[in-house]
Amino acid sequence: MAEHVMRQGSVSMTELAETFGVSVMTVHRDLDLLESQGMVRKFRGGASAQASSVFESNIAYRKTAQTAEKEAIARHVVGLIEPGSSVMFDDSTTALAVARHLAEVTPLTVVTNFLEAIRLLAPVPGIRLMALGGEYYPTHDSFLGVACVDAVEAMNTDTVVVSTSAVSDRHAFHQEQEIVLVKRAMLASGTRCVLAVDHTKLDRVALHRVAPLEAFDIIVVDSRAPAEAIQRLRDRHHRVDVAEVTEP
Amino acid sequence: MAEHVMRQGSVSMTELAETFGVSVMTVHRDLDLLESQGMVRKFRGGASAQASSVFESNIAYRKTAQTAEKEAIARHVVGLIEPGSSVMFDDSTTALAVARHLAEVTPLTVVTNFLEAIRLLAPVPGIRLMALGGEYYPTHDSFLGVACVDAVEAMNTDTVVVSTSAVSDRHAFHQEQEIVLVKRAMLASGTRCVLAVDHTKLDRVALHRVAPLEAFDIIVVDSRAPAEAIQRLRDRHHRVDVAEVTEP
DNA sequence: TAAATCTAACGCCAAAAAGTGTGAACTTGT
DNA sequence: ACAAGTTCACACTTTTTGGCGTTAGATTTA
Repeated sequence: MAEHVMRQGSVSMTELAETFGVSVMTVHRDLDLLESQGMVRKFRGGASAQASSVFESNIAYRKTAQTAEKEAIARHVVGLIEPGSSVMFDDSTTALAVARHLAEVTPLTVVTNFLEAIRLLAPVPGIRLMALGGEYYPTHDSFLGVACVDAVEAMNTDTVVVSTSAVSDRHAFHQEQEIVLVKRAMLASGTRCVLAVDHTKLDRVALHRVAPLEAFDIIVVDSRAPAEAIQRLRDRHHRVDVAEVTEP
Repeated sequence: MAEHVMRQGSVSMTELAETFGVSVMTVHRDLDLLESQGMVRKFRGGASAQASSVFESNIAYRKTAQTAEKEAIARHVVGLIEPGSSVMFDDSTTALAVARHLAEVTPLTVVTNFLEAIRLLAPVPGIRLMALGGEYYPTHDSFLGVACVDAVEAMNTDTVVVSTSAVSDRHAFHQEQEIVLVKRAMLASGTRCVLAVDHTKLDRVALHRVAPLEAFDIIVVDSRAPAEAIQRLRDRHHRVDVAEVTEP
């Protein structure tokens, strides 16, 4: 239903009800849900698509996008992690995909500011979990702010895995200030830094520069990335790993 | 079933199965659960009660004990909190009871290292939630250690609510080192400190002293506390609030 | 090795939860 | 003021979850 609203840009309640063969009441309920997730905007009589810039940073959307690619990248990244070492990662959905596989490389020390990952890893035996505190941001379901940056700076981990919303030939980018600060702190506190981004992030920019690509030791992309984009990164002497996407 | 094991001290699988009229398989499953919660110990053929000192500090046990008293105390403590102010609390079940009522005094800034409270408060509108990071301890479901102490020391809140496992005439006590350090840091960073303990904690001691009672501005106990115990605290010039227990 | 005990896998049943529609009451805009 | 739109409360259906027992295979103990 979200997709339908996206395509049309703006739709009326009754139209949606007929399209999906459900009652108007159900449309209301579902739309309320999508609105609370920041995916659409409701107005009297219908709903319209949310400006892409705002919902692209939205958790509900991000979780459903490029899942196959993220899964592939996650499997590859996990292969880079040594059992017994320590890993820090940020509040990206790509990192969450990595977290789901971390039980395979125990024992492990895991550090993150992402609440969903904390929920996921808390009960896992063999994982020593360190949470990065800070102010809770519902839109990201993570802890950010000065407190978080301080907490990151007080640590050092063997591997840092971060993802950013855009990557050009020279820099990684993100649209939000608070997140940028945390990612930067993470990069500074990792012995080895991994940038994990799916192909939709390549050759794009966003408001803030997070760091030059030199700050990363390995860049992991999925196999749907254009060969020439990969080549361009390699020409700049970056190590680029390509994770094979299996699912459709 | 836990109670049965406690009473008997040690019971065989088949005996438990017959007593409760269930299959041996079910006994196994339930006992595995109790064991993972630290309530009992399993051995081949049966199970035995866990030493009381270890399970009294266990979350699963603590959550079921003195719920009516904790509820009463929580209601009282919430009454002490001003909307718009900031509150910090620790990983005690008493504090959790307080957390359940915090939605009533929004807007509010809440700081805690207790994961269950974080889960509970994260979706609540009107509450600005700050998490204290640190190493995750499954037995307490909270974040402790140096990182947590550092995080606490970097903050200051209007009200600090802590609970301890034992309170004598002069001091508050707790049996675990890591928790003691965090509680002490919290006491140092609160403008006003509240000690919230149910009557079973009074006139008892535990391994470590957390702080002298002078460190607390208000001591809240439930109405089942012996009058003479309350009087003794008041004789020492402590402010003692008594929360009326309503339920049986 | 044999008996006893434990674990894993599957299927069944009941309880809980989620989703849906209806009609009434309430809001909003013209 | 009226009509369209929205929300609420309730009942109903479907789906999901949780608990339990049976069987079969693995593990342990004597």
